[in-house]
This record gives sequence, structure tokens and C-alpha cells, in this order.
Amino acid sequence: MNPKLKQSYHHGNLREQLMDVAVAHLRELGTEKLSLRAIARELGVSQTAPYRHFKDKDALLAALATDGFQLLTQEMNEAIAATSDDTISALQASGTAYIKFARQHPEKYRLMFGRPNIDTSAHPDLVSSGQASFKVLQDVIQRGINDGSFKDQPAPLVVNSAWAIVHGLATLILDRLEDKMPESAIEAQIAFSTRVLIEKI
Amino acid sequence: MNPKLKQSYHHGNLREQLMDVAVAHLRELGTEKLSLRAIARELGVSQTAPYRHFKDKDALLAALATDGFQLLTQEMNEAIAATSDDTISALQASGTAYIKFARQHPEKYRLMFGRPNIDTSAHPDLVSSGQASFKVLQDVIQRGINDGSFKDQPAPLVVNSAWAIVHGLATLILDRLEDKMPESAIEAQIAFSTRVLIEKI
DNA sequence: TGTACATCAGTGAACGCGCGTTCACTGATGTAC
DNA sequence: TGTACATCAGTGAACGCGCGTTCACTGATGTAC
Repeated sequence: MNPKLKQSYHHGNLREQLMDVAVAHLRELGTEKLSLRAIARELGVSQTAPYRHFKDKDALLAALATDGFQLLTQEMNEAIAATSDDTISALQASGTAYIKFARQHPEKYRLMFGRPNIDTSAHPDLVSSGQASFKVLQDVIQRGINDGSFKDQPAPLVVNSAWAIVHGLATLILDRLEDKMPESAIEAQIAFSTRVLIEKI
Repeated sequence: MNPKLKQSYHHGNLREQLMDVAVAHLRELGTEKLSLRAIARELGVSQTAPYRHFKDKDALLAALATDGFQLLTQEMNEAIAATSDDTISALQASGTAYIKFARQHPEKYRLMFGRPNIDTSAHPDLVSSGQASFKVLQDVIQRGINDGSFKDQPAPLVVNSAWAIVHGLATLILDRLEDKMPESAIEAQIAFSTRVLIEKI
């Protein structure tokens, strides 16, 4: 950003910029072709510079996913806080926020919820931030069960069903629909599907 | 299979075996690390032999996905045919068959419905086989709309919602639940979620 | 305020690797007569 | 039934490439006194 910083020997901002460029490359190339060297090249920095900030390539990806979970947790919590005490609208709000997050950060979303290709045992932060996100959804559902908003169903079944609906819709939009449908149709689809979510479970 | 064939200069069965080993490697390594050379190595064949059967690496992946769509179409059709004329049970049967397919062929399923990383313009068979699968679902929904089994809703909204539910559940099972839940719990989850599918839309 | 020094964040050369793909080739097979 | 020949399905050497990562290094920065 600041041109002065870019000139100096010390970059000043490299960690953050590595993550930004990684996201851009993931968008264009996919995980398969992501290369640390290419990221460094694009930032005009030597290919070994990233190793000052990340232990290895996996650590960069883990940081991106962790970042994503923290953002997702925050956005779902904010969406829920903006509703009144009504559990049903809290569920709908969190589901909508979930899908919105997926659309705004598709690369992070795919890292977070795709086939796990990061060794989680080396990245405990990733695990705990993921659990924190999951817990937001769990808590809303549990609240609904406690206050009678949902029928008398085992909580895990309900949680996984709710998750399946929003997760399925999010991935469908990212991988299939986004390029083929106008924005208005996508929004109508989200509204329709989240109605299924809140009404039926 | 036949040891005689394996000894001979002409393999006799190479195309099929390349696809089988590719599936096995996808399972163990993921798309990122799939290598044509490693597949050839495992089959005890020179690294250029695969090029007798596939134009390039992408062509192998496309063949795998096309194969998957054909299988999926067939299995959904069979599941539907096994029900009586009742549209609701046809929808449930096709959804259950879809999820069953995903669990039996997870690597193919990921190729078919993951982020498209195959250049479809070079592989028209892949496109048409995918459309054929989609049409099975579309037709069931349309039938339900025509005979009044579903409420009066625009068909595309209903189709995408149904798809989102089964697709979401399938990916959740493959990527998250399968390793953590006992088989009985997974089956209960499928039953619960498909009930949401058929009852609510 | 000035200086010595530790630490931080870069560099550039190098290692070893496996990959996709092309090429000219050869052995095996199938077919026309 | 035998043979000539086209075609099919392999081989092995080679090309060029980009990658992740390590290493010894150096310039820049921050801090204790």
C-alpha cells in the first residue's frame, strides 16, 4: 500500500500481503497449482522470504483457513445479535450469514470446508477456530430445542441437517450456479432454501 | 487380473486399470498430487503407456467423471423405477441413491461436483453425461409439480433446493462425518435429512 | 543524544525432485488374399 | 493354411520445467545503557 514501505529492504507488511496474494492465486488457479514461489514472485520478493512468516506452504494455507473461521464466527454472531430474541430468526440469520461469507470468501471457504488437506495436528489454532464456528450453529439449534421452537428431535440430527442445507447451497452457488444465474435469481434461491431450513426442521 | 495378460507385451486391459488405479490414488492423495507417472509405475508399465489411452492427464480425469455421471444416472433411474408411481417416494429414492453413489464413489463424486477443474470444452461427453444426471432430478421434480405433490413453486427453485440438501449432506458425510460417526448414526442422519427433503419442499 | 549490539526480515545460490509430455522406436496382433 | 503388411500398444531416453526447502549471508531496525 504505502509506496515507501514497498521500496525499503524491510517490506513491513509481507505476511498480510502473502495471504492476500495467496487468496488471489487460489481463486485463479485452485489449490492444486498454488505455489509459494509464484506468490513471492508476484510480490517482488525473493522466493525464500515467505519462510520468514510461515514455516512451510501448509502453514500459509492453515493461516488462511483459521482466518476464515474467525471471520465466519464473527459474522454469524453479528447476524444473530442483530435479530430479536426469536430463535427462528436467529437460525435464519446465521444461515444467511454463512452463505454470504462463502460467497465473499470462496477460496477461504473451500479451504475451510473442502476435503481436509491440511495436517490439522500441526495447526491447533485451525481446529479450535473451526470448532468455535460450529458452536455458533450448535448453540442456536440448542436454544431452539430448549425453547420449543423445533420439534422434539435429537440436536445433532438437526444441527447436521441445517448445516447440510446451507453448506450444500453455498457450494452449489460457488461451483455451479454463480456463473449461470443472475444475481437476483441466486438471491431468490437463497431465500427459498433458507425458508426450507427454518420452516421444516 | 489374468496373469497371462500381465506378462504379455500387450497389457490387454490397460485403459480400465489406469482408471482404477487413478481412483485409488485420488482417494489416498487427492487431486493435487495425482500423477500419471505414479499410476503407470504402480501398474508396472512405462510412463508413456497411458498416452496410448488418454490424450493427457485431463482426459483421464474427464473419463473418470463421465463414467461417474453415467453410473449416477443409472442408479438414480433404477431407484426411481423400483418405487411405485408415487412421486414423493420417487424423490426420496433418487435422493437416497444420490447419497449412496457419493459414498460408494467419493473420488468420482468430487471430480463430478467439485470446483470444475477440467476444461469441459475439450470433453463434450462429460458435459452431456452431467446434464443427463441432472435431468433425472429435474424430471422427478417436474412430475411432482404437475401432479400436485409439491406446492405451487417455480420448478428451478425446488430443483436447486432439493439438490442443495442432498449435495450438502453428501459432501458433509464424505469430508466431515464419515470418520467421526458410526455408520448407524450416518444412516439415521440420511433418513432424517431426506425426510426434510421430501416433506418440506 | 549516541552508540553497541542483538534481533529481525530480507537475499541469492543451490539441492534434489518428480512431473507432463514428445519422440523415434519396436514387439504383438489382426486381416486381406 | 500361410504369408505380407498395416495397425495397435507398448518402450526408453530425453526435454524442459517449476517446485519446496535449506543454507550461509547481509542489510535494517530496535533497544539498553
